[in-house]
Amino acid sequence: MGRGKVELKRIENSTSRQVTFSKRKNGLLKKAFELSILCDAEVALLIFSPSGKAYQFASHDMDRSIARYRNEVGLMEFNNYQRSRTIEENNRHLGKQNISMHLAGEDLSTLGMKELKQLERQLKNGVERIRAKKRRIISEHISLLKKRKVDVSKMKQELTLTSRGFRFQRICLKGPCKRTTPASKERAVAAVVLAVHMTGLGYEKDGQMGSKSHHQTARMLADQDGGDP
Amino acid sequence: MGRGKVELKRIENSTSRQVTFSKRKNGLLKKAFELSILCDAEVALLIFSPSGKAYQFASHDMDRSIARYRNEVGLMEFNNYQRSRTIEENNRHLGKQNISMHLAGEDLSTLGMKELKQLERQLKNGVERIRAKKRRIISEHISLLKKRKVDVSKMKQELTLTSRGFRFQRICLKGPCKRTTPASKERAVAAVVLAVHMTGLGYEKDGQMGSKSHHQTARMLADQDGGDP
DNA sequence: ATCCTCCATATTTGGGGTTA
DNA sequence: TAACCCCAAATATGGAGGAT
Repeated sequence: MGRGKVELKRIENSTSRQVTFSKRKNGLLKKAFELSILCDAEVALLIFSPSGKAYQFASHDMDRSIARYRNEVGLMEFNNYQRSRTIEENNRHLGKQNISMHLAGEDLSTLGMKELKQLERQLKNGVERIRAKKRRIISEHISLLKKRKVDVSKMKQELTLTSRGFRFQRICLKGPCKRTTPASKERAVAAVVLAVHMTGLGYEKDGQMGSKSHHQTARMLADQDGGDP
Repeated sequence: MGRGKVELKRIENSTSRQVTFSKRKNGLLKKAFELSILCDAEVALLIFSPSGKAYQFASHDMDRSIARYRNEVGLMEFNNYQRSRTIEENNRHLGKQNISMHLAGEDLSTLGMKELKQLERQLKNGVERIRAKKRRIISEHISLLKKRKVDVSKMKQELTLTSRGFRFQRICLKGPCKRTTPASKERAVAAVVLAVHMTGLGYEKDGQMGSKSHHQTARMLADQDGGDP
């Protein structure tokens, strides 16, 4: 994509790596979303930037998808090993949101009931996340104040002892708180996934039916399965 | 992509939906892989086909990513009585992709109270608009059904008269009719079928032509404001 | 029914330059 | 520094026809 061809290899230049991460992250999230809508599939995606920030998408519910994963994968994990790989992460921190506008008065006109339902659910989820976040902020704030109060009490006591006879006024708390080849696309895909497989970065689930046509060995190996019934 | 532009909407044709699923699934897996390599990010992806098959990709280790997710994202749900949820970029439909994209994956950790409040307000507005839209759809749907019911009643009446050997009298549909012409017979059959439909004795096909069933309407009504569990 | 190939067009996204 | 905008090269992927 873009001017130059990309080598499937960690981008060295820190800046462009960051930029690419941002772009591709959005692209991936979008694609995941589209897949879930277009094909009525359940999709869950977790992304952690090298700087440690987390991003996620779940067409239905992350926990549900995870549970489903554990359930289905657990069953066929008898003869499959999964392994981990450790890559490293670095600094950086991603940004702000374009919070404003646009959620105000848009399209909706072309949406069907189902989409509306889903959209509503998503928005509700968002609201819930935000509320949770607010609660957390508040509770942190409160404990901070408590801590301060304790400190102040000590200080007060100290002062009293040190200079008894004096009367102290109540102290008021306030103030601030703290790449691939263009040969054949299909083959490319297979190759990539195969690579993934070979390096153990992922593992295949070996679709429940071992009754896959055997004339596509490579594809079978590569693809996490051939498609769906 | 491809020949025609794509509507972000569930693909009706079962076959092409399956094909698209397969293609896009591969594409998504590939992109996820590329992101993890190029940008040195940790990516975990779960896909469940509508038929129930599971596919996955994990740059490091699925369990590790899940744990990390629970740790980072789950924090905000400590004192939360509700289940964890995720936002996705359905909001995209609302017009601007940007906000939605961010809302989708970005964790809220960098936001302050003020931003959170604003965001929450916007999301609530969105939810309200969606509900309004749903109400409108439902009411339109209901009036459509009522209208249909009237038509069917008329046809039934017509049928009754016909079957009793009464002279066929034009009752309502279109212009006057003579005797039992092939056309009227056809119409009669159609009426029966429709009647069966209306009484819920039959089941509907996949028709995408606004022909919803009672069941659907009922479900819509039920969902109207229930949103999701 | 599933999957592949081919092909034309829709999208994505490097790279640069600019601006908030 | 991060977020956009623009643009063209690089990809992704509908659609159609064919084989399995």
